[in-house]
Amino acid sequence: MTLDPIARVRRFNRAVTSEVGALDTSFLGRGRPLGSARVLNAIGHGQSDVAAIREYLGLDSGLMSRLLRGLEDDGLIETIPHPDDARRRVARLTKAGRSEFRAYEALSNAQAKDFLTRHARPEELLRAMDLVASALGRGRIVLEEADPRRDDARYCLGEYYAELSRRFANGFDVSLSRDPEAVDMIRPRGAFLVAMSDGLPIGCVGLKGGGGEIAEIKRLWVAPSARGLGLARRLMNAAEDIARELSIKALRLDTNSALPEAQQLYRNSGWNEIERFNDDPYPDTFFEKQL
Amino acid sequence: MTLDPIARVRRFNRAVTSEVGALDTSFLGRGRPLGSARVLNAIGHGQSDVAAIREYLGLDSGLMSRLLRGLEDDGLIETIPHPDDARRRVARLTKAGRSEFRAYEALSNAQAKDFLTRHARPEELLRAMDLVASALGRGRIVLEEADPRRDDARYCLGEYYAELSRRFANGFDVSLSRDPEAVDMIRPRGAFLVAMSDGLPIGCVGLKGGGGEIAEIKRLWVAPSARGLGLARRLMNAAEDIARELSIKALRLDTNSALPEAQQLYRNSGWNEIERFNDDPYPDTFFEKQL
DNA sequence: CATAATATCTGACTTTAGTCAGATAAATTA
DNA sequence: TAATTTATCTGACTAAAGTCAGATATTATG
Repeated sequence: MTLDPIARVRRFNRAVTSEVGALDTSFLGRGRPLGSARVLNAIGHGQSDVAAIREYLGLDSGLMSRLLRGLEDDGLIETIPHPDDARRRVARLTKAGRSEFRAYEALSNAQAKDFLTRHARPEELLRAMDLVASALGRGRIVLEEADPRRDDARYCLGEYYAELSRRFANGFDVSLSRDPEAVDMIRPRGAFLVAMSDGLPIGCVGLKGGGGEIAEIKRLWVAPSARGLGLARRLMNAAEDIARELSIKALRLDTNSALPEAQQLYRNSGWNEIERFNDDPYPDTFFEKQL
Repeated sequence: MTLDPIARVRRFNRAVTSEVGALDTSFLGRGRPLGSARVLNAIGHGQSDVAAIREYLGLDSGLMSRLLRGLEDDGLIETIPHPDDARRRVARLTKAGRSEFRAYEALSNAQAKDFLTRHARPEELLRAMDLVASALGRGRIVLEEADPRRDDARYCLGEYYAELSRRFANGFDVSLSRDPEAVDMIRPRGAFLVAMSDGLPIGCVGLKGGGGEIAEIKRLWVAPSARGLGLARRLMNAAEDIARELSIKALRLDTNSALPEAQQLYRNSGWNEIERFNDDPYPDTFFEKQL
């Protein structure tokens, strides 16, 4: 006898709906209705355009207006016309608003920390939560163009290198490989994309150009928790789109047979195997794609 | 650089709060407000005592009364006085109510199935969800005394045997071990406990008596997803309590050194190692505890 | 048996969330 | 420049959820 998978999903839903109130609706407990707290929170997290907040929270314009007015009356936010378009308004926290926002943040963080420390195997719990969050949030994954030296990007690269050293029989040492110059992965020469899921980086890809008509795909990585969602293909497509924008005519990449799922992806999306085109010690397989 | 664990928990919370609406609040979409739908759902899942539903859903008595009246007016439920206490009321579904409840169930099940089939690795996703659900629902785990031949119990025993065959160097075959008679694990001779978390079995323990003053602890098992929550100890304590109720003076158990965490638990909770007391081929370590 | 406690119900409220039809002002387009 | 579109605001509403003070009937207790 095995347990019904559907019953397991529904048990998860029940567990989550009865506890997440305590986890995330910590909005409550500071004497403010959920609606106002959500708006304050959105502004605190950097959303300033009123229309963007409205879109993000799915609110009616009338309701939004009243919620903003309420927060303004409480002295937590102030709104000013948008500098480029006086129809739009921009909201930002006042001093009092920032301290109130920090109080919400502290509460949320304390609850999150408490939840982790109550568990005997927090690392395993986190991995499971990452997997579930990626599956639930798959529709909200956004690709951001980023400087490869940014924290998010460096995190992805670090995980990528760690994975290569786990999977290559003789390990992997970045310093022996040709680490692309950051400037080659920034426009106008190239680009670097980070996939963000609810604020956390879960994948990346680099487009390394040299100013000519040929560029290279580098550092394609997807977090273990986000595999199986079609993210690698999405990253590759986005990189190709940018390459076309940069008038690049052909792409190349090098890879290793210890990464069969990557090769599978390349072969399934229009890439052809070619001769070795560099003397990097790690790759053993080389691909090209005409744009 | 590693990701902040707290940021990861909070990302999970965001992912869950924005999606679980779609997963569990399928209450909506059938033209009934959430409150009524929750009550209908509770009754459909077997809660009949009005006070119990009120407690479970955390509702005010006035609100509860009105919700019940509303469902009654729609012909979905009927309420009768409790046979033992005419102050209390008992609610149950009418024919129309049952069909409405089934419609909600079908919706929920379809959504759960859809979520699973959209994922490339459903088994891994389910394991992650189990782990998270057990951690979130740890406060709602209840121990139920059950007939060991019941489905839930048989599921736990099957998982227990499977785990033994994975962990013992030479595997495990129930038929070679002395499988306790079910009657020895049912009152008045003994008992069998199943730990239930939001409706799913996640652990068990058997108290095998022979009518005398000595009984044995058998089949202590906790699902991998529920380890680290202190459940094994809780099961053991409950089994000891029942043993005392049955006037048992001492408990014994046999175990194997391939299960070190179990031995650790016994040693930490008042058990002492003793000489072999049976000729079962699998155990190599034996414990006793005076009650 | 009188009194207290308990479970539910009723009526009169409040708060929160949300809808919808204009009003207003600014920006865009023809 | 006139007409249209866009972003926000205001007023007037509704629905849902929840609170609270009794009313009522029943059961438990001294």
